[in-house]
Amino acid sequence: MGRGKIEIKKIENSTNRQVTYSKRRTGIMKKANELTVLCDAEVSLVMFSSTGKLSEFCSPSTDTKRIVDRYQQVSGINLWNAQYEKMQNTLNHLKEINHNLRKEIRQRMGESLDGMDIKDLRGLEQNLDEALKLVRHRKYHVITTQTDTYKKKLKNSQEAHRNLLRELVSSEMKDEHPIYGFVDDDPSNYEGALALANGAGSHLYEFRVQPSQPNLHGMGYGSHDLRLA
Amino acid sequence: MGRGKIEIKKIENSTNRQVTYSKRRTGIMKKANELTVLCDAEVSLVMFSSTGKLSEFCSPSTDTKRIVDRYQQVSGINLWNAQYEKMQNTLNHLKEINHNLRKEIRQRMGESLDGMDIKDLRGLEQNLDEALKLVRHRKYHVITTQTDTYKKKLKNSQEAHRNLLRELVSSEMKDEHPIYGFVDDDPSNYEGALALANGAGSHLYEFRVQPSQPNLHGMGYGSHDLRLA
DNA sequence: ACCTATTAATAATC
DNA sequence: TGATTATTAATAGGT
Repeated sequence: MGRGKIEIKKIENSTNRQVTYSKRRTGIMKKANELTVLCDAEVSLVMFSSTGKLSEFCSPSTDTKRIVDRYQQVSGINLWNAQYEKMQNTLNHLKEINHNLRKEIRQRMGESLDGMDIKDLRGLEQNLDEALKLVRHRKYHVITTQTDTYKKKLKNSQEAHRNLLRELVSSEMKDEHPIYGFVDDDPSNYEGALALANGAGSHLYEFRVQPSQPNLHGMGYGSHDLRLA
Repeated sequence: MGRGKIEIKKIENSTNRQVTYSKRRTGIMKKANELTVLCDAEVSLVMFSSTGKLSEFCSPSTDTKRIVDRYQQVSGINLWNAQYEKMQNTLNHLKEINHNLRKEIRQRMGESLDGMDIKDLRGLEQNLDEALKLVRHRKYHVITTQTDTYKKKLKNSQEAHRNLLRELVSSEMKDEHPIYGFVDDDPSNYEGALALANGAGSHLYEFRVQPSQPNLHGMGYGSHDLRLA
């Protein structure tokens, strides 16, 4: 139907091909729509041009998703199987890895050792031993760092306190007022402060340091919950 | 195109509708095929008649599944959202758990300790300490068990050997043949065997035990591969 | 994009 | 369904 008959084979001229695609695409979509209306049918028409452009027609009474769902139901062909199975495999793989990781952790906690031979046990023992050393080093490092920080803070505080006392004394002498009115009823406070200021009490902080942050990584040791997922 | 023009609206006569559906269905499928061939396009055409009958056309170069996959990719419309998202969530959840498990293992190996405060470090240290004790106990248990087994085997062997010697001697005496012809040229073999039989060599086995099984759980300590998945 | 000669599709009928 | 055919619809090639 045109100014001449054409053979049904690929149009080699790219421009012509595009033009024909455009014309025939409208034609077939019109046909699809007419089929829908005239015959009360449900039609899904999906086209990709040779350049990859997507065109789509779908009966107004439905949508592509429902057509595809129905297609699978009626034809028995499951279009998602491949994707689904792929994901399922990934999922199972991850689960298995999880299981192995959990087992390793349990072994690193001294549990589930039944299946291990002497070679494994020796390796694990050595590994734990080294880890323990590393953790102890780290702990001491953190403790000393924090202790140093507290010492510095204390020194600053001590310095500030001395300055205050000095100013107070000089102010007392200038105004010829007695010092006692400014001293706390309980003398122990003052003495304690002096002791701290002299550095004698600094060691008290070493084992009193409190972490100010909650457990950010969500893992507690000794009561670890292995039931996740 | 026909013996008269028709209005594009639902054909009420059921038979006529069916006939028209049949004719136009072939027509549109031919068009789809021509589009495929002439324009090098990919076409998927799915039709359901008003009676629910499925008809399908698909470019020979591909199949409906691939068209649908591509349709989803290009259009961004997920035709299987529910399933997909659910799995994706599970997958991400598992990945996160995996990540945490790996982190815990690294910490249990003395690595990645930077984010841990003193409380955490103390807990970990204590935990590792206890684990180490458990592993050592287990190791000693396995070693002693295996050693006992070897001792018993040795005892049995020794017993058997003695019996053989006894029988040999009595047989020698009966036949009045000299014993020397049956003794190995190298006397060290026999002496070694006697030494072992007396229990003097049993401790040699303690640290020579070889595991007979490969690493079944697939985990080596000290060179653990954390790149899994 | 539009035009139109020509082919292709198909409605009515058997 | 299948074949026939008058008629309309689609479109190839040109502008």
